[in-house]
Parts: sequence; C-alpha cells; structure tokens
Amino acid sequence: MNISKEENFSEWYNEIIKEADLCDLRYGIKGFVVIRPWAVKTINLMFSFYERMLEEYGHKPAIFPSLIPEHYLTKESEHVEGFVPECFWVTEAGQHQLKERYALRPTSETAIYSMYNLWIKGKKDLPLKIYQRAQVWRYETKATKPFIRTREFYWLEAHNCFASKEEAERQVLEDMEITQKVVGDIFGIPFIFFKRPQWDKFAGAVNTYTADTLMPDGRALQLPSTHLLGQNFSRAFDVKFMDEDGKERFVWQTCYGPGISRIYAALIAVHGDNKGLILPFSLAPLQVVIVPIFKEESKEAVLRRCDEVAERLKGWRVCVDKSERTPGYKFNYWELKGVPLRIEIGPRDVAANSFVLVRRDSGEKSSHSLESLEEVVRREGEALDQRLKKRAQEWFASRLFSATSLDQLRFDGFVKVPFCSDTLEGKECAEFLKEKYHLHVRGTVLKDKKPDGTCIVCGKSAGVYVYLSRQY
RNA sequence: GGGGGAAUGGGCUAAUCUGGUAUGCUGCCAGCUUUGGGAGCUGGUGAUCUGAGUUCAAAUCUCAGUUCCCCCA
Repeated sequence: MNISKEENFSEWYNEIIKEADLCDLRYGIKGFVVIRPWAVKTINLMFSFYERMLEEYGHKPAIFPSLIPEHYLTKESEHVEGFVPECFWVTEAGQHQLKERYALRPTSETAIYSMYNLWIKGKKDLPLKIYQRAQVWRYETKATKPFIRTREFYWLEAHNCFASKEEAERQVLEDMEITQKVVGDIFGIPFIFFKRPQWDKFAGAVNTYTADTLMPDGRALQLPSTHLLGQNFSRAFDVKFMDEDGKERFVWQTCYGPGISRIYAALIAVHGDNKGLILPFSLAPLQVVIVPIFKEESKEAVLRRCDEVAERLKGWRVCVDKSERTPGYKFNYWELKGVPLRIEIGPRDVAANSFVLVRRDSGEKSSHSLESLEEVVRREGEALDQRLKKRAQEWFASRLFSATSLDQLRFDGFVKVPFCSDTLEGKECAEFLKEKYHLHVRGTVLKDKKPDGTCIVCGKSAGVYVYLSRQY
C-alpha cells in the first residue's frame, strides 16, 4: 500500500481490495463480484453476530425463495414503482417461455408477506418476527463499487408483524438498539440514525430510518435501515388477524435490512490504515499470527515453541506462519491482511521463556513471559477492539458540523442545518442543495429539538434540523 | 442516465502515434543458499478482451460489443 487513505480514499479503497485479496472483479458481469476467502470469513462472522442478536430480540430464522412472481411484486403500488425498474427477470426455463415472469428478489417483502397472509389468523400468531439471510439483486444504474454498491449483495432482512401501531413503532426503536449493539459496539463503526425525509423513503414505507456512517472522504454511506411499514403492505397482501372484539384487522408491520456486504465496506474503510486492513479482534479470520524467527541451529527449538504457543491459544483463531519467507515479508503481509495481534518468537524468546507481542492498530511491541500468554492475548485483543472503536468515534465526531447559512456549508462530513420541513414541502429546498452543492438531506434526528432560526435555503421559519452530506 | 479514459502472461508494464521477431519487473514451479522489518543466484512457466473489417501482414488502423476506472447527473 503506498496510497494515502486520507488523501485519496477512492484509490486507497480499490488498492486494498486488490492487495488484500478481498474480491476479484474479473468475473465479467457488471456489478457482480467474486468475494474471496479472507473477506468471506469476516462477513460470515458478521452474519453470526447479527443473527445471534436478532434471535436474542425474539426473531426466528426462515428461508424464502429467491424468485418472486410478478403478481406478488406488483401488489403494493409504491413498492412497484421503487423496485420494478431495477429487477432482474427470469422469463425462460429450459425450453419453455414462462407464462408469468419471475423477479430475482430485489428485497423480500412481497415474497414473505404473501405467506404471512396464510400464517396469520389471530392474535395468538402475533407478534411474528422472522428474519432471513439472503442475497438480493438490483439492477443498479449508479456506478458499482465492490461491497459498497454491487448488483448482487448479501444482507439480513427482518420482517415483523404486530397487532398495534405502538408495538410496530417500538420495534423500530428496537432495531436501532440492535444496530447500536452490533454495528456500533461489536464492529466499532460509528453512525447516526436519521429519519429520512418523506421524499426519500423506502418504497412502500410510512417512515424510513437509516444508520449512516461516514467514509474517510467525508461522504455518507447508508448502513442498516429500518422501516415503519404501517398497514400499506398488510392491506395489499390482506394480512389480517382477528382482534379481541371479533373484528378482523390488518397487521402493523416493520422491516429491517442490514446489508452485511456494505457494513463490511465500512469496516474496511473506517478502521484500515496505510499499511492495509485493521480488523477488530472479534471479526478477524485470524486473530493471532505467530511468526517464527530462527537461525539454522535454532530452527527446531523455535518451531517447537511456536507450536506449543499455538496449542495453548487454540480457543482463538490462530496459526503459525511456517512459510519459507523472511520475517520482514511476513510482518508486512499480515499487516496488510489486518491480523490484530502478532506474536514473534525467536531464539532469544525461547531462551528467556518469553514472547514478543505486536498490536496491529498501534504497532506497539511488548515482551511478555510465557506464563501470561492467554491473559495477554485476551487483554490485548479486547483493548484493540476498544481502541479501534474509540479512534473511529473520535474521527466521526470531528466530522460533525453545523451551519446556519449557505456560506458555512461543508462537504467533508455531516452538517446540521435549520430547514423548513422534512415533509414534501421541503423537497424543493433539498433539490436545490443537491443541484448546487451535491449535498443530500440525510434526515432528522429523533432527539433534536425544533430550531429557532430560518430555513438555510428558503428563509422560511425552520421546522426541523436536518443533516446534510455528500453520499455514496 | 451523460461524458472521458483504459484493456498485453496471475499482477504491474514496454512496444501502439509511424502495422512486420511482444520488453522488463513481480508472481508461480524446481534447485542451492537464506530468516529479529518486504533476501540472493540459476533454470523454468506464462499474455496481446471478444467479434467483424482494412492489409501480403494487425497488440498496433477502423467499426461493434463486453468489462473496469474516473468525473458529472
């Protein structure tokens, strides 16, 4: 790596994807990439952390088909408008022309709710909270970029039904909590949850809330989003339950979609440095790499000691790099790969019953006695995750700005501004900011109070604070 | 969606303007030597994106397609 992440993020990103063997772009279909083992291992760990958390919050897993008949997809009118233009369609099978074409799911609401219609009869069937791990396909017209925007991507989607609006609203808050625990606390990626303005909602939703993070160039990247669907879909799919008073009512719904491949992009971008990846201890395919250093006469003893150390650490993901490379090469290689902890063992360490530990985040080297091995690995692993998280948060905080007039706008983070309205009335002002400054209205933050001033664009009395940024 | 650039062994690249033997580095394989921050020597392996056209002759010129990158919407 000899490109600076701070000065040229785009090139740095392309470079690290290639150098660290995260994916291969040579498959030959636009927007479809091959994800390689080192990335898949971390992505799988991210999936499991997420799935465990969803289950703790009462979700159950299911697997729905990836093909959606056109007549399901077109039941909810706004949803049709939003998604049909970007569907891949299956129109033939074997020798046959299909009577009805099938969409490769761009998202699964319509697949899942067509079954909810059959599964939900009464109050005892509610709440219903189901998630699935899935890949989805969208014919994106914007420029594709590995992990950030591809035409096939990997995510989790949770689809919940409730008897009342209040329960559904509570679920939205719970989704935010889940996001904080997983993306914020475990992955160490800072973000802000925005309520999207009315002109920028998920197709078919009453309200959309998204966790947006910042990439090193100050542009926003949308991470998980949760949507209050109200009864839009339950009406379209006739998902009803019999209430206590004997009347049939439509269920209230929410859906939540963390795009894991995209969160992986954020993980790379937020934590990495100019030597390569820096993976959190909890997500690294390899948590500890042991590098032996020896002269011919000490080779046997050093390798034996490395094996003993690896054996004691076998509860973690660990390996001894016995390849025929010089130590310097191995150091650089594993730093590029982002392995959080490195243990070096040479003749001096064998003699002194010690080992050298090097932290990937700081480069700090320290020597420890062998007895403390497990304790040191546990402590430094945790400390590294905490440090990464703190470093990311501090950088993120330094990119939060505010402005009350157009000449104070910035383009390298989130700018909080007084704004006329996040309903359709404000759309014109938002268009102006987009056209003139390429700044997008991310939305409002729930805890913000009503501003005193006037809208930064039109000068009318401001109804809300909104946050602006450039975006991916 | 609009504009621009690019495509040569696995990766990076020279030759392309001015048509004629495809260069170097790296990787990979074998062997010898080597190991506290990207080791060395020797030998070997491997390429002109796809399709059409012009030509005695195409990596090179023309047209079309595909993919990648950058900028703009």
